[in-house]
Amino acid sequence: MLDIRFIRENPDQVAKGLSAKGISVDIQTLLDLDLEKRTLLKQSEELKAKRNSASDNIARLKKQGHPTDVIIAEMKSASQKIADFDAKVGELSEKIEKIAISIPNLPLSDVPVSKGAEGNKVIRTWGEPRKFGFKIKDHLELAVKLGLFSMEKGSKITGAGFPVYFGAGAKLERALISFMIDLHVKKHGYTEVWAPAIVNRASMRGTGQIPKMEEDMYALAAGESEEKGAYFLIPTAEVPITNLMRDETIEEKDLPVKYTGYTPCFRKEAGSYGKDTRGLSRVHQFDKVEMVKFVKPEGSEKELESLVKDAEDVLQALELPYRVVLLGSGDMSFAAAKCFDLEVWAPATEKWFEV
RNA sequence: GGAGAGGUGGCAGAGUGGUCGAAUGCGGCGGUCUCGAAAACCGUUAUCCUCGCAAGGGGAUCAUAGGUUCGAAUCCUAUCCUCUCCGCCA
Repeated sequence: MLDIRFIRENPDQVAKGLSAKGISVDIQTLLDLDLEKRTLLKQSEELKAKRNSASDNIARLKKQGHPTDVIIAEMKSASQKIADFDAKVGELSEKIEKIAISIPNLPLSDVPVSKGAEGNKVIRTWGEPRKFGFKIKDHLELAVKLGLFSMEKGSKITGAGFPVYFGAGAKLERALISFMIDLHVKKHGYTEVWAPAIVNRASMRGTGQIPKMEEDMYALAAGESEEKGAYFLIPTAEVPITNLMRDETIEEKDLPVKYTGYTPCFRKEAGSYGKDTRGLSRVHQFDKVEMVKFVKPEGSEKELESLVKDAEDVLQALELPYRVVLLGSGDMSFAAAKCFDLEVWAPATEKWFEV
């Protein structure tokens, strides 16, 4: 969530960013509520200042054996007024929070402004797409033939979109996870994290999945008699790993903090049926090795670029032709200020495929 | 699931209704001493919000949320978390 102070001081910049992301939020109402809240807060605090000094007085007078009835009666009514003020302030805070949480991160200035994916820009390409002198099988056909994984078995034990890997397929999945983590740890200096795949609501808000993506996540109850929505299956390791630092201050000398970690990822993918759903293209549970860096704001863009390079290293080592795409503002996620996608050439479909 | 103990500043740890944002120690920072360092000594050292150009003022914060009270770290209620023991454990 953006700092309300930042919004207060840079309303035009926020409005501009919002429109670039194609999201509309009533900033003026937000600012009005914020001003109203601060005005009331000031009045409440003035009363509290009076009450605090009166309290000291009462203590002193009592010690000296003087009567305190009058001043206590006065303070009683002052306390009632304070309670009224604070109740109003509380209401306003809730309204403000509700609006503020729906404001996405703002795109950086070098992000192309676009409505959707049409603004995406290919930055660079690596490797040569392989040519085959015969009609090639796609990954699903290959997998079936080689017994690498089964969608049917997954449907049976869970439901559609939950692949089960067997033999070399299972080993490949496990090996890729180890390979990526080891590469990031040994070569790129990340610290390995093994985190829970279930997180609480505060974490989902922390990385901005809530409110916008709540419908796309698997919600769980925290206890037997509890309601669903206290816990969630994570859609990406970004959630647990980034939230490790939520509400904390990191010493500047400790920066950058670099984490990499594997987790399973769970996504309902509601409403996306029929679109690139063949085989493993879009499933409800998949495995991912994530990279997260906590860095100083000043060097943030450079750090992002080096992170992208670290990720590219994986594809290069695997000799997979890929391209780096800078997303346009309209195609970026809620929490992103700038985003690069890595897309691998998929020979069977002859398309670039986001990995 | 049951029983108990506990959650206070960067850390350890006092504080059980009133000048308590909080003793003391450690750590950090500055200084004295020293060629330099250590030791010793002296001083200093929480965060957030808000008003202010600033100096500075005010408010909030002792796990969290409520409550009692003129006044709460301190009393009451609920919740969360940590630790110890017992039980259960596909």
